Amino acid sequence: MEYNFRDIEKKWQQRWVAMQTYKVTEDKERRKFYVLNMFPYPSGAGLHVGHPLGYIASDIYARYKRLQGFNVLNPMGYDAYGLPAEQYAIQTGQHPAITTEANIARYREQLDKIGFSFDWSREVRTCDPQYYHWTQWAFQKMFGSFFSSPLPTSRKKGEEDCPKARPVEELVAYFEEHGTEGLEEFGVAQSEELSFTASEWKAYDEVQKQQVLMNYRIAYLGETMVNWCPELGTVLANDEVVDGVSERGGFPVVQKKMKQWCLRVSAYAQRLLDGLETIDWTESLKETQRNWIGRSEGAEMEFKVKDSEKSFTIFTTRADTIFGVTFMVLAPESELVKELTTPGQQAAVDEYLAYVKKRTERDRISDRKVTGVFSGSHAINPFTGQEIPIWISEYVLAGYGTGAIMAVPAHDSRDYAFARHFNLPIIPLIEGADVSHESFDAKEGTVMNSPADGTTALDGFSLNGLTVKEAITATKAFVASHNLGRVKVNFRLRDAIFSRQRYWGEPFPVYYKDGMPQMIPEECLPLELPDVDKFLPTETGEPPLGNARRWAWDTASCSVADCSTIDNKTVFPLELNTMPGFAGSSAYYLRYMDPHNDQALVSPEAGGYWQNVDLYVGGSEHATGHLIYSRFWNKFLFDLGVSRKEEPFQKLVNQGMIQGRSNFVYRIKDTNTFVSLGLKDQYDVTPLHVDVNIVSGDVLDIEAFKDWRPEYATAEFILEEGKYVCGWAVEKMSKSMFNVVNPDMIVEKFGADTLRLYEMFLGPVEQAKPWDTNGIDGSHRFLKKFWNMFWQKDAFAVTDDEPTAAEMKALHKLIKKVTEDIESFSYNTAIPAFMIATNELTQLKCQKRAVLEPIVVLIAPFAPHIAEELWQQLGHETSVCDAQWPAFEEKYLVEDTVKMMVAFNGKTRFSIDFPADADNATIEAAARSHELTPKYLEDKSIVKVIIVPKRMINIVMK
RNA sequence: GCGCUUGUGGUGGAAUUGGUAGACACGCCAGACUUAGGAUCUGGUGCCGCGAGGCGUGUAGGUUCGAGUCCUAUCAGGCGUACCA
Repeated sequence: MEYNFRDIEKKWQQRWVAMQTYKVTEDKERRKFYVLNMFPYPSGAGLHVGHPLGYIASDIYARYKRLQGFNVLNPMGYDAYGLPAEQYAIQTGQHPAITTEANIARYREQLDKIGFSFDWSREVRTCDPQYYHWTQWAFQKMFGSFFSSPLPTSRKKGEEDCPKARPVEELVAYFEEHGTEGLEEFGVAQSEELSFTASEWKAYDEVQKQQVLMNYRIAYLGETMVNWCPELGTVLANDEVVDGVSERGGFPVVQKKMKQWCLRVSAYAQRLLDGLETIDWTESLKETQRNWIGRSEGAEMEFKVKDSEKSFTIFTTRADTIFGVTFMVLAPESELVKELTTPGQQAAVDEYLAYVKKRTERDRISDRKVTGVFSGSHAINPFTGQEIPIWISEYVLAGYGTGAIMAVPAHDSRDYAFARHFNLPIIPLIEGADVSHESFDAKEGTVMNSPADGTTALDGFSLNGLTVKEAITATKAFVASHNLGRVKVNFRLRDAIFSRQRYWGEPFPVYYKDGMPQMIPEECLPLELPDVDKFLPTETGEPPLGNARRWAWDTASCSVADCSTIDNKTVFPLELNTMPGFAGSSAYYLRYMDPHNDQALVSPEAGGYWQNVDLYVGGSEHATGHLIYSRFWNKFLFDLGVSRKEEPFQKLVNQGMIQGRSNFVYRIKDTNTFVSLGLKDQYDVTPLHVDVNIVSGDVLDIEAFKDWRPEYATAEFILEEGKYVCGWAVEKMSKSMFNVVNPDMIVEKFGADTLRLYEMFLGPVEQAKPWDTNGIDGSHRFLKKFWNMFWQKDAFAVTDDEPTAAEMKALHKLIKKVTEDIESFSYNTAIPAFMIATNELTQLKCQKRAVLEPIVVLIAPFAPHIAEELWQQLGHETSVCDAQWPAFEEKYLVEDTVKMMVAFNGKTRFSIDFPADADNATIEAAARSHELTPKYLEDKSIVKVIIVPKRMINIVMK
């Protein structure tokens, strides 16, 4: 019987739909397992063979867990909001909803052909109002929350001291009683430090109160420096900017101050850091997140300004180098610049600020020049009273620490470069450190010059003779005891900017009254995205939503009203920005648990059952974007009691990217003649990409090539051995490289099971690897052999005979290997195990049910279609998905011999086999019997015999 | 610059974690069956050498009876990040 994969796969894919094989429900009797893939953005290009890699890997795991008796949730959906659909809409006028819908249909069709065990009844789309209802809802909750340890005014009995999100009402209650007095000891997250009394608070009007509260809300409207991309007409988050240009499109990005919605992610910095210790992610990914969060311990110190009442604060991790400070530096954007610039320097400073302003992010990265200007003012070193000039330079960032630093050129390379350029003094503070050519940045050595000879410091303070570590501690203690500053932890992690000046995204459920944002009542959610005529910003520069005709909030009727009546009714303008891409993808895993619930994001029952994601599979490119936002979002929902686990993704596997393998032809310059790879060096040639689909085994199909492009119809070729051999290179898989391989084609030619097997066989899941269709025959051949094991001519030939020991050994070797390999995600070595077992059993002519039936179950996660068909042929009426994973039994694998290494005179000489259950005497006899091997006769003085495994026996021979 | 990571045949990649390196597959070679083959089957295939044999896991050392695996130094590639004080 021939292996007719086309019929088999079609039959079972239809049957799975008809029988709802993969639909799951909460089942308290069974243990849950939640497998999740990062959901795709449905781009217009469709899937290429790289996309399904992670889906196949997780599908195998999901099917395996199910066969082990777990109730497995394995959902799929679409991250449907995004820039490409909108850019396409701007160019063509085609509504993004329509293109998105079409792209999703295409994706679904492609996915269905590969035979995944997704429960499609739980599909979510981020652009669906039923879905973004809960994105908007979460945003409103963030608006209504602040972050702190419990405040005494609302602390519940027995409440733990943990910092978390709390209702803003609790903060208001505190203000009513204390104002801001004593607030700092509760670790309240805030944009800036405010100070007012309880009575001042009570005297504020509503707008003023709202302005104050904005300083504490987790979702807040803030005036911040943003990454503005003029080409895209929108702001971008830090992770959306790569090398100073936009991730999408590669357009320049500049810094601009704008009023934007922000999420106070920074409040969660410590918890995001701590949480990493509890989850099973790769160390490198955790490290990437740790760097992104960027915790650094240091001190804030106050510096007075000479001849002035003014003072300012700096942040440093090297308080111990205070005696080496020779200048101060302010960030150009810092408020202090205005205050500290002297009239004499005003012109120079203005000129410098103008220069900085016109520099783009990209300029700053590409030419890292040393630039700066003297402010005219001097600061006073609080330890020595010495005067220090205050400079302004772009190498100090406004957004980190206090936007001002103390510069220690001897021990900081950036300060060093600055000091050299502007000829400022450099004072070495470490014994033996040579600072004539570069700074000494390491935190080691013995401190000197602190203070320098002849200088006295406040209270006779001295660090001389201490190690750097001791000096850091001593300085911090001194700073604290003399009230010169305070110990401070800073994070690099910034708040996320949450507004986008785009159309195709979640609308904010917000309207404006007296210039202050108000939340649309919860019962009126979702606030649906309106239709617009144009997708570009309006003429007046408002975001595209300004083009919507009916887009204002009518508080009387709780509905979106027509703008034209805005003056006659109590109608308020709505927020015109939309939410960024990560809004919809931050909590989608929770929604899969209960996707049709219109009362809650997720019901307590469903949330309580599924808890969190046990296995998350996706690309590592989301390390500092989605995977941070999502963890933040989940922690917030955890604080609300909506999410059950503080960490959303327990184990995470990064699938490696599948790269393209491009082929090249070589055209002789200024001709239409192409020369084969081996001969190209004899000519002056231009390499040109050629479609990999008309190349097989690097040999060009010349007729197909002539048909490929009209200009090649008359091409001539210089062949080697009658063939045209192409060159190749590993590149990104993309249309422009003509190296895209479409999974549909592979499925059509070889079948879904072959594709699944081959993708896993290609190499470790985590590793990046190039796609090469050539090897696929091997996987396909294996499936044919596997199929043939069950047949004799055209008859199904499985018997009920008793298996032999050798057959059982082959089976149990396979069970062991496959189970271990799935557990450790080593699918690429599990598949050879199937090949070996198949060869062994074919040679043994084994067609026994007791052996073959368990093997069908073993292969079911990898090649579900063929497994279903054989399972049915074996006489089962239920799906192979409901079978039981075979148990491995050690007794079938016991080896009868063990290898022994014999070593003497300091060298391993030879190895022999001996019975596995042999005692030492038998082993010694075996060794002695080899003593007379003529080859070794000259080495009479045997020193020892080493046995593997794990036994060493010394035998003296002569 | 910093952090992470990987170096094994012509290619993708194995190696029970210190025990006869190169499993499995592609490719290549030979043979069989074919009118034909980008079909199927069988055998071979790390390198050098006719051979005995020698050499081989980026490079150089070290530990060990024994090293792809452990240690030290060094080189090369990939990914991430970027003036974070």
